Amino acid sequence: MTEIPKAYEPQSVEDKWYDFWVKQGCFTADPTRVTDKRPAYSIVIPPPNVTGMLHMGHVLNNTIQDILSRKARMDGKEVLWLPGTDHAGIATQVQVEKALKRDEKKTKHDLGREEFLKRVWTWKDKHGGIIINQLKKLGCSCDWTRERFTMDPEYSRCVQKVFVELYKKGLIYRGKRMVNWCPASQTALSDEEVEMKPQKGFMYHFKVEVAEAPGTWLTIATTRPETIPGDTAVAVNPKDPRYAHLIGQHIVRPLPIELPREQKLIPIIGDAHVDFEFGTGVLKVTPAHDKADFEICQRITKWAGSRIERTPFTDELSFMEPIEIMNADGTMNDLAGADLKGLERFKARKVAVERLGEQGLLIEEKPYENNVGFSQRADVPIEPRLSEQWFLKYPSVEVSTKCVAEGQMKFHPDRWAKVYDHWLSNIQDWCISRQLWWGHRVPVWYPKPGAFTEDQIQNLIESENDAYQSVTSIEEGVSLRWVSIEPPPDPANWIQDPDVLDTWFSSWLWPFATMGWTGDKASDANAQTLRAFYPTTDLVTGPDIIFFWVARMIMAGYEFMGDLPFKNVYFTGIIRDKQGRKMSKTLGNSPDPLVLISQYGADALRFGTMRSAPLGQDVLFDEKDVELGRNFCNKLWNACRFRQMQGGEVQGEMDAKLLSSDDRWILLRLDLAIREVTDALASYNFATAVQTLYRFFWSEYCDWYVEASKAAFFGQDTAFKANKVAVIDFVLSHLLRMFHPLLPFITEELWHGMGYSADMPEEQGGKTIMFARWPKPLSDDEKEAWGLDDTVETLANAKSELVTQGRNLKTQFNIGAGKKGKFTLKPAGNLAPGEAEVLRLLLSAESLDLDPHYAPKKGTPTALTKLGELYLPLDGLIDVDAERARLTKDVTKVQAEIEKVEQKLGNPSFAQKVPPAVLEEHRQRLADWQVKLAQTKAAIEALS
RNA sequence: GGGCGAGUGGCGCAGUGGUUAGCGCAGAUGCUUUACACGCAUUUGGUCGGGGGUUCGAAUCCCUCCUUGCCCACCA
Repeated sequence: MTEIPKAYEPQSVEDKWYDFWVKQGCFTADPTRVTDKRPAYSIVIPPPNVTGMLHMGHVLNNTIQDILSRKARMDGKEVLWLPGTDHAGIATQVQVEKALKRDEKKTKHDLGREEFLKRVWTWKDKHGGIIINQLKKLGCSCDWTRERFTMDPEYSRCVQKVFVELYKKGLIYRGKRMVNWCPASQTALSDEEVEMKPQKGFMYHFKVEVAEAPGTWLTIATTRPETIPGDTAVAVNPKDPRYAHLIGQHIVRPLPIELPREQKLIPIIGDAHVDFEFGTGVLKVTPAHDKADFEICQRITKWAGSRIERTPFTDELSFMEPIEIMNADGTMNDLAGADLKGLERFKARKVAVERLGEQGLLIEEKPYENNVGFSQRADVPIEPRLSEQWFLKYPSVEVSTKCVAEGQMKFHPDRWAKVYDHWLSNIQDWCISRQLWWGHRVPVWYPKPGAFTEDQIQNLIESENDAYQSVTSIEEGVSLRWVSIEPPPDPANWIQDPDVLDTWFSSWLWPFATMGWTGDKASDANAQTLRAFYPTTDLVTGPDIIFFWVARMIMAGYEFMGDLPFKNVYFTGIIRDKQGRKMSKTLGNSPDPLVLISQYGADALRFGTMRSAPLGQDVLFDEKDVELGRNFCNKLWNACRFRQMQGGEVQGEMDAKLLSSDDRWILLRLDLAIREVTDALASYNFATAVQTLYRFFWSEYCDWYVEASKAAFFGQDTAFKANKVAVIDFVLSHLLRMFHPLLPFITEELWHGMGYSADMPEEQGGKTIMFARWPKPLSDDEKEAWGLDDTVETLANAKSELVTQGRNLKTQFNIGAGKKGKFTLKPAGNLAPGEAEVLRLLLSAESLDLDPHYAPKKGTPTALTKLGELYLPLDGLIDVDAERARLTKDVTKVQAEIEKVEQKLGNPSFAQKVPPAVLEEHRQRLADWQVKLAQTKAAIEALS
């Protein structure tokens, strides 16, 4: 046992033990150790962005994972917590582009694709380690020997393999669709990457003339007048009596102005989705720039095709062809007309409105708020755009839905299961291609123009090599593709698809692609890690990526592993500041965890975060919580110092004969704490576990038990003292272990400092609390041997009542908290030997006399307790009126309680219907209150 | 428009039918008590969002309304 300093200094402790753990291989998972008796426990980390910095969300998330991992190790499991990072396509590319612009005034095009990618890799090597080191500072017990990156060569192979496989299953296809286009990043986005935000703008009403009926005007409402040049029709509801008769006629599109009138005639069509309540009931249809409009055109085309003889505008189906009037960067192109051409889209809106006004067509312009889709990353409004992209029809949807609905996989809290289910039953195909450079390149090659003759193409398609894939789509103009993780044998004849895959198209493979999966059945069967640790046990993540990541991992798990990827998903809350605002860089309300760690210690940060993180609720984070965590660690430190000051070696056996009532009580409370904490952790109720530990350690152990124990240590009985130390060692060694998953550093330091490590069986190459066994509740035998029965609690309550009331008297009569005050107790029964001294100490009193025949002077302050009447004689200082007032207040309170209970008992149906135990309890309660009332009244009588 | 949460003392939260509704922070008062002032003791704050119902008994179950947060949805 080494002496420990007065205040806990985390800085000198944390790095030391982290290095120790890593050097001893404590975090390293070994699949060969997994047996029935030593089951596997695994978590894969939600990979942070490779260039990211640790923020409070990571702290919450990874502390939880660390608690789960460390607890599992203490339960004797073989634990794999697999770490790694994500290449984060757009985010990383944007960062590097920004740096390039800032430092060299260049764009990525100035460098070219190859050179630019080199720069990204350099950037990654420079910044990629930061967040990993930050996780180490937090104490995360990840198996760093298995760190993975989504762009590792093996991982990239998995991504391509999956693409090829899904392609061959017919689930991946290329097509020209309406996609969410980000004009800033100039790439397509998935639906999940679009965030709807209310935007203040204007609703414009303008009128158009019906060509067949000059003088008849229709009014159209729109928020996007700049897209008028792209209108190919106007739609009305066929049931709308105002307009139905006009279907089949035409209107004159007002823009572009310079086009001749006959080129601007567009049909009036009917579509049931037009809401005649909304706006004017007339909808402009812009199929190239609005998803709903595109769909209307598809419906109309189909309808017209099937009912050709009844369609008045059969020959005008060409009007259903979308007109693209915008460039990829969000500026207007030639088709938008001379006035708008070259203008940025919002500038074009203004100009379009001006032109309408000049023609006398603008009727109204009123402020209007509507939802606009924004690119989540670039934070600019997305543009619905027709473009050719790769799409995925989600695989294994049915089984993925079932596994959560039927409970093979559990969500915590389970309400997220509904959200998951709802999304899954409404999913659209996933746009997986991105027009970026940083990412996994689509493993598809197209023949260069003229590289092959028709016959050659035919031969290749019919050849054994199934990398040659025929293409049936006519519009593409390509009849052959090479789809494989290997480039074609004659690369000179081919061009690889320039697009890369959505980052999530790699992340969704994370649970198995990190464990040596190759997609080859024979070699996967030999992959020890995969066999031992897949499916993983728990996944800990935020509900904000339930669609992006969780749902997709489940589908990939079933599709490629034939099994679910994890058995439990714990959804954390979102970290907010103490005012409930989301943490963000712009608000500047996001504290740097590393600063907090250096100020307060990693354990303090973990404690503060977890204490305020109830199951499934958002976490309102306040730096005060971390301060509290630091105070807590210091308290723990000093509780151990107190034990050390009593001296002696670590005590083993407790002698049941020497246990005091306080010893028995603290052992019972320990037992309760073990059960509560174990249950709380098993059900992912981390805040409950922390609160229970807090209560047990601080209130019960320190504030009560340790204070009471001083009576023994100040006394002379050495055997009794030694036994007291044994109890303390027993409690502290259990306590430290229960705290370890939450507070790894300080518990390890104390485990050694206190000498408890000496009891540890040697394994894993070093003695560490990490592999100490999680405490078990006391057995019935132990409870019997130590006399832990019901009387223990009853006596403790009575003592607590006496001490609290005695302290109260001291405060009220200004005796002060120091070793002052002379009490006299008129005991109600026999007190155990030494009990009076314990009580004196807890009262911080100069003395506590026992006198069964005590006759107090009039007006002596009194506390009436189950253990007897406690008096605080005050020489000449008695204020009879004050004491009377105090006691009278008590009487009022007690009478109110008696009234309540009597009312209940007086209800005839109460006695009939209530369980006997409850009835008995109420009767007892009434009796107790009545005794108290009589005593208090007697005390008042005695005053006069 | 649909779905899911939340409303308990100044603040943050526990408490899902049965004692006098708990805890932490903040506040007040007193204490250099010999583990810890990053501490100790005492103490002030609550008709549990409103209304109705079920029950012997409701913060807790049901209905309804109000407030608030989040997610989903092509209303131009």
